Amino acid sequence: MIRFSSLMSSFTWRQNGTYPKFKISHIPDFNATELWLVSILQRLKEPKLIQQVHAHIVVSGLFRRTRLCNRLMNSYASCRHIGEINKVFCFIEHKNLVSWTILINGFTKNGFFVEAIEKFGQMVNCGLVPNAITISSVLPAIGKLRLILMGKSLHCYWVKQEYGCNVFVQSGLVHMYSKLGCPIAARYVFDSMSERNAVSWNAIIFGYSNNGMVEEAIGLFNLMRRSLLMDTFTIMSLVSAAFGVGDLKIVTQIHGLVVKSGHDKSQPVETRLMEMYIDVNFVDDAYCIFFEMSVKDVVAWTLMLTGFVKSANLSMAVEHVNQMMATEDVELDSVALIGILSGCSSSGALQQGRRVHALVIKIGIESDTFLGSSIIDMYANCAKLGDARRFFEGMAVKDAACWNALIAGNGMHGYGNDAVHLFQEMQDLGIDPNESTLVSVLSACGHGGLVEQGLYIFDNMVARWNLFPNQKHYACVVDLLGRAGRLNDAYSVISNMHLQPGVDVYGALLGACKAHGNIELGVEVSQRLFELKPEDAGYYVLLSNIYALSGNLEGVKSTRSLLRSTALKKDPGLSSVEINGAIYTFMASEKDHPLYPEISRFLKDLIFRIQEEGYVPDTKSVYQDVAEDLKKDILYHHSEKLAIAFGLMRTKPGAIIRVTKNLRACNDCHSSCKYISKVFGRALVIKDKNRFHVFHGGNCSCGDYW
DNA sequence: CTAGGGTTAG
Repeated sequence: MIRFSSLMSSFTWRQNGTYPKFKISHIPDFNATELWLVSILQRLKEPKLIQQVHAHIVVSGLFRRTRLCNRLMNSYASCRHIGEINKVFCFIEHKNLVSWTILINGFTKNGFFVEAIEKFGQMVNCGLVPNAITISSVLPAIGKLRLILMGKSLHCYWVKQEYGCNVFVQSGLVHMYSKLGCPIAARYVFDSMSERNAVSWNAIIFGYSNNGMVEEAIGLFNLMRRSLLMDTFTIMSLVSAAFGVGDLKIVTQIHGLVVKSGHDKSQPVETRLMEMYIDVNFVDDAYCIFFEMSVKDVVAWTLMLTGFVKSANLSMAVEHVNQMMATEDVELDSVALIGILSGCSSSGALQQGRRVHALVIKIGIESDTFLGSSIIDMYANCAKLGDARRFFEGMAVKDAACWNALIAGNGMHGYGNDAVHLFQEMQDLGIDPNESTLVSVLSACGHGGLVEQGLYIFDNMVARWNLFPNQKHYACVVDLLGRAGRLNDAYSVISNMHLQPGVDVYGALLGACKAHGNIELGVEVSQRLFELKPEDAGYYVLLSNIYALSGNLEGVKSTRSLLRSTALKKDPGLSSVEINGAIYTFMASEKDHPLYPEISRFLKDLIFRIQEEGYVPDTKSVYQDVAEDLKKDILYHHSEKLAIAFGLMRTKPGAIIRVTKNLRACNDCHSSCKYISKVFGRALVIKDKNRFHVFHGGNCSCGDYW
């Protein structure tokens, strides 16, 4: 990244810029040829033909003609040959404002934002005064790179120059401020415009949508459609307004407006609508749109996949991936592959993940660090830490994300020391840890029981790494202290937070209250959680468990009635197991599952066998208010037990059973796994929401502490 | 020579 402050100071604006003088060649033929070539270039689209003309210009010495070269750059720009544009530009002896502008515009159009801004600075230093066109060309780069100071300074410059109103520049400014998170400034510019077109309106609507101001966005949209014709860009801006609000009413209202506008069949709009539904977890609605799309490109496929992954619909995700790979005109790019890997990672689909890894090698893009970090993450989440490590070591270039993935992987397996060691190693190699690195390493300390190490790192975040702790960091350190039984210390960390403590933080403390049977604090903390996230049933369940463990039946009863009286959403517990490359997902007591009768019979036998070894069902962890027998039945049909039973049924003796669960493992499942590993002589690798549990010969790697 | 849109790890 460039240093913006130094770039800023290198700008010296010239009030009366002077243009370099042109040397005009006096050979008459040149003029005729030049005119001829200019007219030819205007019509050329084919890169090969442009290159021929380019060669001709170089050979004939016409490259001294600025106008011709400008035209040549423009032709290259239209077929996106950015390298060639740059080459021509360097060749031009007398670069004028137009040459610079075409170059800068070529950079922004092709995503080279840093280069665009650098060239803009160089141009100004050469004494050229940017005009409206130059400024319009550089504004998008400033917005994309979020250079707020530079954006303001350019705005100032524009006003000082007294160029007056220019719809291009002002729309560009509105859009830039919208991207920079300054909707008020965007509105200020918008209001000062004497002429506005659809682009200006779209920019201000985008400004409100992009900054969470839904009502304003819809209001302006309604104002706009009275006076102007809207286009797909307007619709795109409008749909963005639904993001992050999580309000179904707004979502449906906006979808309605889109359909009414008649733009609902444009592919980008369809894609964005899908994204909107996925955002509020209405994956079925997203699938309806996807299904109806006449042309499904790789973006739509990838987005649909992330929807399945996000909603933990993992067998659908795997099925979707298979279809995606089998569809010929969908070319898997790195983004799609990352989506697939993330699906494999969260479902523990190792065989599928290996296929993707092989595909990455075949396509020849394994040097992509973004992709690489996903591969590391996939292996680590499929309990193949060694493979993760091996891949990591083979990478030529590793960025912070690659290190983070490996550190997090070690943490999940409980290898706190290794995680801290990697953390040190990355710094020795000069790679700066970022916020996520600290989350991974603190969480690793928690799972590895490295309390003092973790506290030391946490205390030095600002001084050593210039990182300010966010909610996640606090949650990690509360978890760390909570696990160690230091509930008071955890509480005082929360009291001294410089942020408003959120659900992650209180959730971590509540978990600790459960582990250490602290009812009093548990009640207080859950009260906060009910206020912060009243619709989440998980906290009611946890509180009820705390009461149950300490034998407080009154408390259990009152929590239960709270649970029933509120309209609550409980994330269903889902466990998946991979067998021969297929993912099987189970939900607790899912009686209409086609395999249920078979598995249920097997489970009955399994429970009998582990009871002989000493297993006692822990009915206290059942929060439903039912008879004891039914409680046992509920326990025996927890999703992880179904998945484990199915794994035992379908794999050869001695094979490791790997199960992935989306929530935390319950006490009863944890203890029964220990017995299963002993009785069946099998290693069980269970990944729950936070970490791996490796069961072997009656013991668990987490030391019964999670 | 000019401005605006969709997917991605931790």
